[in-house]
Amino acid sequence: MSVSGVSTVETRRNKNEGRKRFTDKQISFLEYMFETQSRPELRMKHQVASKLGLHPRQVAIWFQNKRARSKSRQIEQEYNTLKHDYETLASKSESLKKENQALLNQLEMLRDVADRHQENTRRLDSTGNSSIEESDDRITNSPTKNDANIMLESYSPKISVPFYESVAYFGEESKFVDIEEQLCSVNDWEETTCDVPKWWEF
Amino acid sequence: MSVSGVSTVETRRNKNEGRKRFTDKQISFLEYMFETQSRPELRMKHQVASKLGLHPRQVAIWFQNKRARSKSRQIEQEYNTLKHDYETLASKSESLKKENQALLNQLEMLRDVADRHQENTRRLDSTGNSSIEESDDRITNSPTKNDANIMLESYSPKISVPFYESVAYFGEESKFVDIEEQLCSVNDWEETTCDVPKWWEF
DNA sequence: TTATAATGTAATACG
DNA sequence: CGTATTACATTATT
Repeated sequence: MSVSGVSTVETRRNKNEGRKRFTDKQISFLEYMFETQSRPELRMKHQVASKLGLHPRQVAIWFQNKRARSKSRQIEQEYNTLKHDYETLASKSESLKKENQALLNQLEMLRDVADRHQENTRRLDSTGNSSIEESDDRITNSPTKNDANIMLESYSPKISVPFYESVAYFGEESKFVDIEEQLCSVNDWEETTCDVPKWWEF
Repeated sequence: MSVSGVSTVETRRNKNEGRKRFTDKQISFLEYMFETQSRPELRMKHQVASKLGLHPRQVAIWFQNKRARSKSRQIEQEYNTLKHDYETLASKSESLKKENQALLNQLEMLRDVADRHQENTRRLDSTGNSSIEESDDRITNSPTKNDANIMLESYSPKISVPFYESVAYFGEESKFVDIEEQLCSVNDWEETTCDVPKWWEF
């Protein structure tokens, strides 16, 4: 019989010839049972088998394959869900990017206008009052007539530059940006703006 | 080598049929052929079959199954890639959100300080010159001493509000936000900011 | 060791 | 051919 000990030579029974597709009735009932219990007991398998005119072995195998297929479809579902989420997030990110750029433009405009305003103020000051007060206004809480000037002078070098740098990391359509770099840039930026004395707290 | 004899399998089918799994040699060669051509011609299948001592039918089926498995693994790969991309994008979006909020804070601070500055200016003006010039400075390109005031007055109602609204849509960790809503908000915002006369273009 | 989940493979049926 | 399905086998796990 088994010439080589490895081969399970049940050649007679091993025929795949008796393979037929199950009838719709059989499959319907199997599906129904699967929804109730995806892992039936041995007793249940026998009952289902005799009810459908199948071998218990066939029923067991059908459930095994069914579970496998179910898992495959589940993965496919997860893929579609994830794909949808990705597109949503991409749109969201795109909006944020545009908004971000607009805000940067706003700040730049503000700075430019303030610079010109400052020039005029200086020009006017020079004609009348030439004393440039480096007074104690910074540590008081009451605003003075030079608030805008002080604010915008320190704003330009300390705040604006880090912002431009951090934004520079998100260029165009770079789908594969190193995540480490991003976190670093964010952390650096947070340190710069949060751990440094803020210009608006005089 | 060329055992082109057709009859090798004829009479002794039983022995050949008992072996379900192909030998490693057979599989190795099949894999090699698959890398060269995943969909071989009929002639090629016959050649491979005779070379490996298999039925052409078996070779054809092997290639079919191989293609199916290959596709499954490919889908799984795409899933992993997409997952990685999603995480990257999520981090990116998170950074943008923080940066965005920071920029909004900056603008708010600027506005607050400018308001106080404006109050002081008015207080000083009232003592000397009480005429508020709505002059033609807006259409000229040369800045005047009131640039900052004009700018910040119009900034508050026209620009700031839409920005806050659009940001409000991206709250917390809402992974399942309706994409339509977002696109709508973005479009609304773009219309508001792009199709309306900009405050810095006097 | 038995049982089975998980995975792979060969073959079949159908569109 | 591509896809789904049937049946079986192998491996790992408990």
